[in-house]
Amino acid sequence: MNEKFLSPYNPGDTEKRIYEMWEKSGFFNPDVCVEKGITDENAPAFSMVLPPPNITGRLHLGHTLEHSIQDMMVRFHRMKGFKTLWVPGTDHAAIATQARFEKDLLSKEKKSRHDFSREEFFSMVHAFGLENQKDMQQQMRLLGSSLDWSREAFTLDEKRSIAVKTAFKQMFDEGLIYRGHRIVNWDPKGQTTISDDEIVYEERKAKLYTFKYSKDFPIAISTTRLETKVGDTAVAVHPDDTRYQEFIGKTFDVDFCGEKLHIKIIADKDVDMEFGTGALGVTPSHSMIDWEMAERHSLPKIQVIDERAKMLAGNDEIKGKKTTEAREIIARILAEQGLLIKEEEINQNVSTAERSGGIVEPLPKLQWFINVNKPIPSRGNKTLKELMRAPIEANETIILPDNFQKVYFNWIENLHDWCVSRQIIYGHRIPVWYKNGTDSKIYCGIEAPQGDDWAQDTDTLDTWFSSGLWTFSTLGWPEKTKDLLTYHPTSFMDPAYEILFFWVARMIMMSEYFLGVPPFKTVLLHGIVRDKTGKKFSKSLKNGIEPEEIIAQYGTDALRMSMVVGNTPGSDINFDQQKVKAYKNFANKLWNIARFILSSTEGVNFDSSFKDFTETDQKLVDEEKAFIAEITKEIEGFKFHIASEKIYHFVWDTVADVILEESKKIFAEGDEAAILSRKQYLLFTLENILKILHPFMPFVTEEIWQLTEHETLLLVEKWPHTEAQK
RNA sequence: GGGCGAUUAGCUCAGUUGGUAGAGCGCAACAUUGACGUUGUUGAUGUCACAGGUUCGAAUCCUGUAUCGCCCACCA
Repeated sequence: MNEKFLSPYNPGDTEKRIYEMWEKSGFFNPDVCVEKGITDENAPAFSMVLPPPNITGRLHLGHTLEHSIQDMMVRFHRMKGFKTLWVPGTDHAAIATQARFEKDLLSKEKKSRHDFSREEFFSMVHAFGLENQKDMQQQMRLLGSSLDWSREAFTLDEKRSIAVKTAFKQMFDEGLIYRGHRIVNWDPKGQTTISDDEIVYEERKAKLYTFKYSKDFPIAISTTRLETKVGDTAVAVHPDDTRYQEFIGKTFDVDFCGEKLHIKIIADKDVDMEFGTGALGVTPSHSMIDWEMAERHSLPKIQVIDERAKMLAGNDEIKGKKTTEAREIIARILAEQGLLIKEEEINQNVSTAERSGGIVEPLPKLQWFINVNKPIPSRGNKTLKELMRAPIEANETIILPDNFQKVYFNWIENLHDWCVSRQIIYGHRIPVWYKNGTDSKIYCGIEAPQGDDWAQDTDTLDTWFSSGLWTFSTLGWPEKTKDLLTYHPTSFMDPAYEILFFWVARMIMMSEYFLGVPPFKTVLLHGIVRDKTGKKFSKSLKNGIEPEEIIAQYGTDALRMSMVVGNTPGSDINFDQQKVKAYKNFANKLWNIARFILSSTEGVNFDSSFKDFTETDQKLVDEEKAFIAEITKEIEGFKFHIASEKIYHFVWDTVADVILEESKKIFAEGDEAAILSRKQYLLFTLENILKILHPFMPFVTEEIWQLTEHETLLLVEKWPHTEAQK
């Protein structure tokens, strides 16, 4: 027996060495497995692509959960004989990375993006991101993830860039991508549009003003945003509101803070009769709802606020002021003129930009959109919305836990056209060129058009555009590569439920549209890793824990087990070091089980064809096979939290506490045949528990495997047979 | 306002088709120099939120109530 067993298991000494051994073997790459005869060439494929982490920073505990589950699946299927591929990668994360970089730039060098040329700024952000990327690649190795590094991808590398441009062009040519002057969420702080999904609402106190535009105006209205009222073109009331019937359809001219407004009284059922005076001042250019009303009633749309949230209209005092300042000026003017009727405090949900924290200003702008409601001839006249529903409805893609299917459909119901252009620098630039810098002639293509007078669109694409292509752009699309044919649709995807809409939905949209198949067969959503008391990890709370700290203290195997056991899919998990510690003890328990079995069977070799078991031992063999069949089924049914817990109890409560204890007695008192039978049984059991634990605790199991003088790697051993008799 | 969940031991949570309540941690007592003290044995603690219903039988299925949480939309 190896002397190593005389001291407790030390993950720190082991894990790095083991990972290097695996990586060197090349077996993370399914092609090598086939080449070396480990995997049958015609074996079914099992494929996954890693949800690419953002290169904004480093991996956190949430990522370790993701990796634990995914690597478990990959190792399980590799051992089951599948042609198994797990593609690694990272996400450039456009706005998130740029915002993070700009924040540092401002605090460290007191500079902004405007101090650099576009090219300079891009390469600075890129360099920052690539540093993080390098860190994360090492972190993934630390987690033991058996990723095929030879296929590593990045959402902004050259191959993915071609995929993005190809995708954009195809959607453009089919009229699914259009440019439109529409109201969008403008972030005045970040100076870019953002999607609906990038908005976070914050509850704040606000003043609700009730006032009249002028003395002669018949209806009082209420608003929190007085400054926008210089852009009003209508007052809307509910069609059934008896108070205002006589005014509907009439137009009034008023002088309001230096602007001559023509206010039409319209009836619209979106107006809430109960709120304020029951009448709503319609500001088409600066409110989503008002814009829609203006469309319905063909109202003029006047922009009165600019991209820096400053006033474009109003009297001399108002024009050029910030919106918040203008609001107070107008309140004062109204009070002076006796037009201000009421001022009250209310709670209001303010839209803020997730990344910059700026207050979102709805503005009409020329942007690029993806039409989700347009029938697509090449797809049987289905719309993108319908394509997103299709694979779920047809059970070609299973979302687990299944209550998230309802959430998914509910989201699609409310989906609007997707604004994909961003006014930031870090990202995929929109592959559209304008002749002579005007819109009169435009060109969309993979390469720039011939001639000098073409200027490329300065906007970049929403980061989710490139990540939407991820399952197939990583496999070589738009080329029809062997990988694409072999591994797509992918088998399994394991993202956090937080990105069901952002990402999962977009991947389904893109894959269904471009390939006519779903991106994956099963998507298992996991929850958020929170701190011990259930709070979200955040910088402001300073409750963050580095995965490295935990790994240094307890080992990767222990961390992985703690992430999997008892963690029900879709529900959040509170991270408690006590639990990690318990699995560190478990790794050591396993270590000592191996030590006992090896020391008490010295001189006996494991014989897989051994038949002369005693009746007792044969029963144990049968029970063990039944147990393995059971947990295999649990894993195949995505019940990892149950499978891992059962294995834990089998190893500790059954093998260690019962079987080993009984064995001591047999070795002391039994006859020769019984002793030999028991020794064979113990070796049989050791092999089995190492194998079934390997997907969950890869390092300690591989280390023991190596110390038992195997020539092979446990990594590519076959999962124990459960049907066929050994 | 729309949607989705949760409520089980002191704490954190499991409980797959309905069949006498489970784990980890914690707690108590005892044991032990030979696989492991990162141990073993034994033990205590639950009206499974509440109220009805279905059933021979409900933590589990149905209805309602309460409390908590999350997502989406959003009050001008």
